[in-house]
Amino acid sequence: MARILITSAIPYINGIKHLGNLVGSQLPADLYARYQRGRGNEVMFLCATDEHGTPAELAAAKAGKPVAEYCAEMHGVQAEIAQRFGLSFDHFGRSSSPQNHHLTQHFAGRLAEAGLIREVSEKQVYSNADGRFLPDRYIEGTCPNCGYDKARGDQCENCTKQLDPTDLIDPRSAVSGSTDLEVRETKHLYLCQSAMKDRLDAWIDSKSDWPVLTTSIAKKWLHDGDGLQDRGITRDLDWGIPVKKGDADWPGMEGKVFYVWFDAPIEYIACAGEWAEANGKTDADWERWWRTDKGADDVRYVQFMGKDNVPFHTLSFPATILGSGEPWKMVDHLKSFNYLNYDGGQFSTSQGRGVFMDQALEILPADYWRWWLLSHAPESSDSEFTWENFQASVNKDLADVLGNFVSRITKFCRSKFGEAVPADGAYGPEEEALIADLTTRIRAYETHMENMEVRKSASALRAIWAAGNEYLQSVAPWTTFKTDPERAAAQVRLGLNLIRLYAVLGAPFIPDASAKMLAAMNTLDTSWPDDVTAALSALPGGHEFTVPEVLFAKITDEQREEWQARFSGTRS
RNA sequence: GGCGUGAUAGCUCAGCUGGUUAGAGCACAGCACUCAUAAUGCUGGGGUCGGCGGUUCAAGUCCGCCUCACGCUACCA
Repeated sequence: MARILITSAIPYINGIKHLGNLVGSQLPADLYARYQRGRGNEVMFLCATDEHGTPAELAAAKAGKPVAEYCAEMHGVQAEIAQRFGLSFDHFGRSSSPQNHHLTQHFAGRLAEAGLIREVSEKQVYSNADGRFLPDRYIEGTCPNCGYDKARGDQCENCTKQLDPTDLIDPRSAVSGSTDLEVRETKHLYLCQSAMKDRLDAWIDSKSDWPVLTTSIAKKWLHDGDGLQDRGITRDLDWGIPVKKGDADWPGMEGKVFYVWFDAPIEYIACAGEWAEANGKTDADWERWWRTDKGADDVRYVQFMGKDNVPFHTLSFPATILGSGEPWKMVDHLKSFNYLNYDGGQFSTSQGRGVFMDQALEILPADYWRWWLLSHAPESSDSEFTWENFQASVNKDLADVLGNFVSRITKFCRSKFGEAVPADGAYGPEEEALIADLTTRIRAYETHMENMEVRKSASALRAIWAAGNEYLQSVAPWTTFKTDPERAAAQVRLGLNLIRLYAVLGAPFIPDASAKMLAAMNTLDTSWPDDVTAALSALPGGHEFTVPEVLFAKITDEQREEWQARFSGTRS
């Protein structure tokens, strides 16, 4: 039995994520986790909320709540929606956890001992009215290049020119609008990534099976211009992990916190500690997933994320781990995704454009979304969500091909043989041919799933469903029944067993429908079909079942038009 | 500006190290079936593979230039 550690990029705490966020990280990670569990492997699937940073502080202030309270609430909201989407995390943690505080400070201490952290004095804009330092992006003013009056301190959105906050004419705080700004000297810690460039380069080179998207982004950061640059890992904020060297204070760093991009990936590890605490486990129980000296040497670790997260996972986080000199488990495979677009534009959290996770569940069950998103996952390039495509795909694949298959075979059996698996007759050449065909298809499905080729997996699964319809169409039990009821009985028995098989194979994609199928077939047998012949005899003659409700109702044109209109604007 | 990714049938996409008449699903047309959510199955039409040039016996696949789209560009996270 293999042991597989899976992490999804951790979503930022603010607000509810849209379908574009979901499809690039949590959903494919869940698909893989469910599949590996289904194969009988030991899986640890971790995700968390990323809670620190300026946006969380500002959102909490806007909501009139202490930031810790705001984050706790939002974590609860995200956890509840994730659960309803069927995201099967072993633990959904928080980057603000005590475990992450401890571990982040520990890593910083190790890196300092290794001489990989240096202090840098720099000038930053401080807003007296807001009582805080402002990140470049939170300073607005007039662009010296084009005169646009809402240029941000890092870049002018109008003319795209790169800016420095001090370039802005009439700068003001984007938080309060105050112009009472001053430049202050402040000291920060930098992680010496440049010193580790060769080690990182060699490490990336050893990953020949990673997606081009992943390695090309990493290589670009390593070699572009002057090569990999050192990166600031502290900020002048209140909300975050206090800067410490392990348990010891860090002289000169009082009142500062670690930058979210330093502590967020460490939460992948800390999350396992949270899992242990929440489940009454010991340190050894989580360390066997993360410490190669404590049992994790046989673990395969896979990360899932959108392309915007790749640099941090291929460079900054590995630099942290390598630099610590400790035997932490490093990622074996990094699966990255492009973006999903929405009706000709981008999904946008800040503009409220597109469909958000809570809204999606208001209009349709999770399986509809899971199926469409996964079968259209933006693997090789950006892909596009349109309501027409969504309606057509879901109706055809889920309602017509799969749902109707379940319906036709169970109803036919009920009317001719009653609600129990018919016992008469034996499987003949047609059934042998189907089993051979299914065996080939199932092995292909497994290969695609192992390789995390999401679209190909979906396509293979669909073909397996279609094979059931092809079989029924060709043996036509409704005709056979008139002349040879025993033969028809065997055909129906096979059809009913196919439902159980489809439930097992399809569970990673559509867990709720799979559960309904198993319940209707009155079985708890979810064993993987390593032997298809055996799998198609799992439900023996005489085994009682029930005809399930319609598994997937079709999306009507009226519904589609209504949703299209409802989600055409921005979220209020 | 720099770097990266992509452009293949009406739509969404496969096409690994170049090799017979370029594939799938959807949509469309015809036929079959009638157990089923008017579902299913079979057959078929449809593409000068973004443009131009080059390498080669042979290019969707390699090289160069161009056009278009998207992304990243290190203090948003």
